[in-house]
Amino acid sequence: MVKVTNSRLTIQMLRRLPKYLQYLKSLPSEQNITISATTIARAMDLNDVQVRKDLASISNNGKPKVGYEREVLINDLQNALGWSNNDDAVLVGTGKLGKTLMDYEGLKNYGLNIVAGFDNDPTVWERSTNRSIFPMEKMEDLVSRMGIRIGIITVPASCAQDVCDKLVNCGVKAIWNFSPTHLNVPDGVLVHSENLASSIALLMNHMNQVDQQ
Amino acid sequence: MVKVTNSRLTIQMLRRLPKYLQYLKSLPSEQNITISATTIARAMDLNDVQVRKDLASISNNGKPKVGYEREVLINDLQNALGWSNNDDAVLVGTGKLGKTLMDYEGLKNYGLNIVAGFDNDPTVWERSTNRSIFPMEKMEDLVSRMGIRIGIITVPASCAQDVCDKLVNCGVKAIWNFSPTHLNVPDGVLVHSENLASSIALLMNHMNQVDQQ
DNA sequence: TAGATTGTTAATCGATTAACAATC
DNA sequence: TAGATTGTTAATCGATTAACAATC
Repeated sequence: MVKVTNSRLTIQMLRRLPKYLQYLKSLPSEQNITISATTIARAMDLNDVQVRKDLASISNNGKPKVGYEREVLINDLQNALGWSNNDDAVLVGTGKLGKTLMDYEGLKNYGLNIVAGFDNDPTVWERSTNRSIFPMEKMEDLVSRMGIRIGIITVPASCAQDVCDKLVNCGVKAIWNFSPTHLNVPDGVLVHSENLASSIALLMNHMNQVDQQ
Repeated sequence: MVKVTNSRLTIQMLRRLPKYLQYLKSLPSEQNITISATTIARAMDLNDVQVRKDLASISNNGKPKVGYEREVLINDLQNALGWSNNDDAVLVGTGKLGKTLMDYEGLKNYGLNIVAGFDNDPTVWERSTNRSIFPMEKMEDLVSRMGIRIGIITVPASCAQDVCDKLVNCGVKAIWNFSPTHLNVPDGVLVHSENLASSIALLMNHMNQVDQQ
């Protein structure tokens, strides 16, 4: 097995690779034994050189005149993205959004496995989902004991930093933050924040431009 | 009222501005009558020149040696982002995620007002939320009549493009897409897609790097 | 062979950061 | 006045795109 070094994947590339994968998987498998970078690029409104460069960084599969074997490319993408092996995560804050995420089976396709949820509210400990929701006090113990390294934060902004600190103290190395606040972490820990407000800003700005015409 | 031209706000800026706003609002109002770009930058792990440049593009409020008046800056940000006036939107696909978004009162703070939801499943037309959920067939009529210009798509990938086409046909100019698929739209229409897979790719890539040390 | 396609080097474009003059 | 701060011009950095040689 040839290991493709992926140390130089940029953030921009990492955002695009899953989209290629998504697209390739969506194609009917009978046709499309092979596919060219230009075809992919056109389907996704991207530049074809960019697609070729992205793919070259994670696969040796491209053949001039032929293109890429679809099946092989799907495999190479999944390997590069680390979706072949699973990572365990905990989710903190099982409000509506938190529960939606916990119940979303799709995360498994990305190698992300939520093993437990935590919440302060005793009423949610019982009802719930397939997975278990525990009182907040049990979080640090469980995270430490299981060696969990990914934390998903879906608590209100006011307690997000506190939860974040606790997770980091227990060895978590990557935080997926859905609360609308900036989180401070030590070097070596990654925070990736989803931000509805930023998204809405893009939409509203476009509406303003439409209005000015 | 001095109109600050915001035609040259880049996408990057538009993503940062709401974070400044969020941060400024979170400060206790008694202290912090004024605040410097350096303080903001440090709190958010950004470069201070970048913050100063961003703020200069939406406010005339900065004074050397003094900084910015917090209240005025909040106002300028809200104006630039278009969150002072409301825009109506419809949401299509009232599954778990769709309903979570519809119930989220916070969207109003961003000037986004979801006036109706649509779904194929008759069982959701009754139960529901504060807002009304209608059968899919009513979508095009309502969107056209009300002149809705923002559509939120939370349907499965398989029908996202179809829903998108219908919305665009009825005059929608901006699409907020939560389905995991690329959407094709004509010129002049904006698609902003949230993509869980891309986010997870960033997390997983970080875990790989942690492992290699 | 000619055409289609990959992969890479060079050029361009845009965004971030550094340097610095202006000023309360 | 001196120090802190803004705003802007110039320099740097990184990402995208163009040009082109290699090749099945």
